[in-house]
Amino acid sequence: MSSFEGQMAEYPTISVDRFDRENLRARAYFLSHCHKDHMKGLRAPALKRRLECSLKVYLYCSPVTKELLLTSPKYRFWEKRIVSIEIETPTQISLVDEASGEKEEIVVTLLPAGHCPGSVMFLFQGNNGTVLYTGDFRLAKGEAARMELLHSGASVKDIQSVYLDTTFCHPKYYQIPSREECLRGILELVRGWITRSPNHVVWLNCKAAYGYEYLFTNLSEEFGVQVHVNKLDMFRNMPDILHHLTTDRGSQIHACRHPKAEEYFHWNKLPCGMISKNRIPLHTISIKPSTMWFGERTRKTNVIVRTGESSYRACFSFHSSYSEIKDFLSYINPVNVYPNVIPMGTTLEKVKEILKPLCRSSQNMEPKYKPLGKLKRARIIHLDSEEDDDDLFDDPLPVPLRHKVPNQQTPHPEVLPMTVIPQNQPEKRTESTGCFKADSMPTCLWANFIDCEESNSESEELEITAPAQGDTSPVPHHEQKTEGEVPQWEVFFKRNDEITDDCLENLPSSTEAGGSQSPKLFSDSDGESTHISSQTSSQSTHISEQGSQGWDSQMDTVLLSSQERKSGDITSLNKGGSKPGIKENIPILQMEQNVFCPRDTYSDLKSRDQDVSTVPSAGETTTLSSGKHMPQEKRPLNHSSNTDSQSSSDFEIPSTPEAELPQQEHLQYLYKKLARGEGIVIEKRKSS
DNA sequence: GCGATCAGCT
DNA sequence: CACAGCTGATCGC
Repeated sequence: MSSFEGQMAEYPTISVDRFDRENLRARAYFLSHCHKDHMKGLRAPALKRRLECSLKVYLYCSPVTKELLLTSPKYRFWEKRIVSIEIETPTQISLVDEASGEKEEIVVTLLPAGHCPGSVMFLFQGNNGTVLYTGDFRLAKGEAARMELLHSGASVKDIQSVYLDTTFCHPKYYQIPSREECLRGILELVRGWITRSPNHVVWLNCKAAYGYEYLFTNLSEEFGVQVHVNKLDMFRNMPDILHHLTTDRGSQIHACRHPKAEEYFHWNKLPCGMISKNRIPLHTISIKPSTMWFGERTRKTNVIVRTGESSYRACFSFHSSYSEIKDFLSYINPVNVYPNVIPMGTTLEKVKEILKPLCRSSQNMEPKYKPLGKLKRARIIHLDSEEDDDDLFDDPLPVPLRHKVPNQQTPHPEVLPMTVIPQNQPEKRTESTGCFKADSMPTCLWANFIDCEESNSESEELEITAPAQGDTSPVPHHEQKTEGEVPQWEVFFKRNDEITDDCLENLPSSTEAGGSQSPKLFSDSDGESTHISSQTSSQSTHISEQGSQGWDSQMDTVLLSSQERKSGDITSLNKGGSKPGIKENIPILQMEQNVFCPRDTYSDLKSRDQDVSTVPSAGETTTLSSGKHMPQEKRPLNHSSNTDSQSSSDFEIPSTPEAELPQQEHLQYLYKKLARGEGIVIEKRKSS
C-alpha cells in the first residue's frame, strides 16, 4: 500500500496520487491509476470545495484511468476537470499559482506501468530536473530499456529522483514468475477442467480491483468463453476488454463476486447464485490469484498450487519483484530514490539500504571494461553488503552499457511533437487498456517456473547478453506485437526439453478425470522437498504442503541486515570521490536531455547547485548532435581521472606515427561497442 | 447522516 | 503468502 504523501521534493506544487492535507494546495493533480490507496482524498469535500474556487486546477491521468474513474458516480464531479493525456506523449503543463499569478512550466510524459488498466508512470521534466514517479508498476526485466521516452538519443535520461513502487522490495520476494508463466499455468488449469463437460466451471476468486482484466481477456480468447462478471459498464468504451466479459451467468468461467462467495463456494454455489445448468449440478473449482514469490536459491516451482479439494491458488502479481525492481532502478540510475511503499516486516531504512547502491551517488563511477572474452560486470558495491549474492545475475551491466533496446519501427526521433494541454485524443484509448495477448509465445518459453539457480552459481559469467536481457513480458498497449522479438534471458539458460512437461504433466486433463470431481493434484513442492503430495484430500495436509512450497525464502530472509561490512572503506571512498563530480554535471545533462523545453526554460535553471554554474559547457552541449552514445558515459570520465586505472591498463595501445592516441573516452566507447558485439568502425572524430 | 479510522477478513 | 478492498464498529462533527 502506497504511503507516498503526494508531493515530490523537486516539484512540490503538484500532487500525485494523494489529494488530502498539504495536497489541497496543489496547482495540478496527477493520478497514476484507479486503485483506492492512490486516491485518498480524491472525493473529499475539502477537495471538492477547492475545485469550486480554483478553476484552473486539473487532474491529469491516462484516458483509461479517466474513464474508469468517471464510471463511479462518486467521482463524477471531476468530469469537467480531468484532462487525459495520451501514453508516451510529452505534454507541457502550466502550473499557475492563482493567488500570485506565478507560473511554472512542466513537461509530463505518461509511461505504461503494467499494473492495471490505465496505469502509468509519470516522467516530469522541468526546471528542477527530471523525476520519475512510478506509481505502482510491474515491468519485466529489460522493459525500462525499451521505453523510448526514458531515453535521450541512445542513453537513458539523466533522472534526478525516482519515486518508486517498493511493494516487493525485499530479498524474500526475489523472484516472481513472469506474467506469461502465470497466465500459462492458469490457462492449462482452466483447460483441464472446463473441457470435461459443459457443467464444469471455474470460479476466479479475484479481489475487487482492476488488474485482472488481462487474465480475463486471455482466458476468453483462448477458450472462446466470455468471463462472467458482476459489472462491466466501466469498460463500455474499451472494446478490447468488454468483448471478453459478460453478465450472462451461463458462462463456464466466472469472476463474479459476492460478500459470501467463499461460503457459497463451499456449498457448490457460484457467487452469482448459479448451482446448476439444465438441472445438472455444476462442478466447480476455484482459482485464487495470489502473489507467490521465491528466494534466490529456490530452484523451481509451480505457478499453481492446490489448496483444497477443488481450490487452487494461481500465481499472479501486479507488482514487480525484488529483482525486477533492482533491474529497473539500476537501469534508470537516478541520483535519488524514494520508496513509495514500506513492505510488511521491513523499514524505510532497510529499503533505502537496498536501493541506494543502485543510485548514482553511491556508486563507483568508473566502470571496468576488459576486452571481449574477459568481460565481466563491474560489481556495484553495496553500502551494507547486505545480500552479497543478490546481484550475481540480476544486476545490470555497468552503467555505460545501458543502451536502449531499439523499438522495432521507431528509430529515435530527436524531438517528439509536444502536446500542449488541454488536448484530447480519445481515439487511441482502447489500446491502453492493459490487456495483452499471450498466445504467440513458443511453448518452450512458457516455463512454469524460473530457475534462478543456473545463473546463480559462483562461477564467473560471461555477460554479453547486453541490454536485452530479461523476459519479455509484454507491456500492455504498445508492445503487444513486440514480444518474442527481444532475446530472452531464459533462452540462454534453460533446458529446452523438460520444462513444458514438467509444468504441465500434472494439470488436470480429461483423460485423467477419475471419479473425483477435482482435477488431479499437481501442485508440488520445489525439487528439494520430499513433500510432493499425492491425491490426498486432507485439507490440512495441502495447506501445510503449501507452507513448504516455494516460500522457503522466508527462512533465509530473516533479517540479513548486518553482515560484515568488509567493503566499508571502499564504499566511503567512492562516496566521497564521486559526489562533487556528479553535482557538476547535472546542469549539462539536463540541458542535453530537455529537448522538449524551450531554451529559456533551462537557461534559467534554478539549480540547487548554484556553485556549478561555471561548468564548461561549450564542448558538452554538442553531444546531442555529435553522437548518441555519450552523454551518460561521459559523466564518470570527467572526474574520476585515473585513480581507478585498470579500465585501460589491460589494453595498451602502442602508438604509431600517424595514429593519434585514443582518448580514454573514446576507448571507453570502443569497449562498449565490443561488449555489445558490434563491429568497430573507426571513424574520424571531430577534434575538440 | 457523513467521514475518518481501525479491526477483521478475505 | 498479504494484490486491494469491503464491512462493521466507534468516534466526532
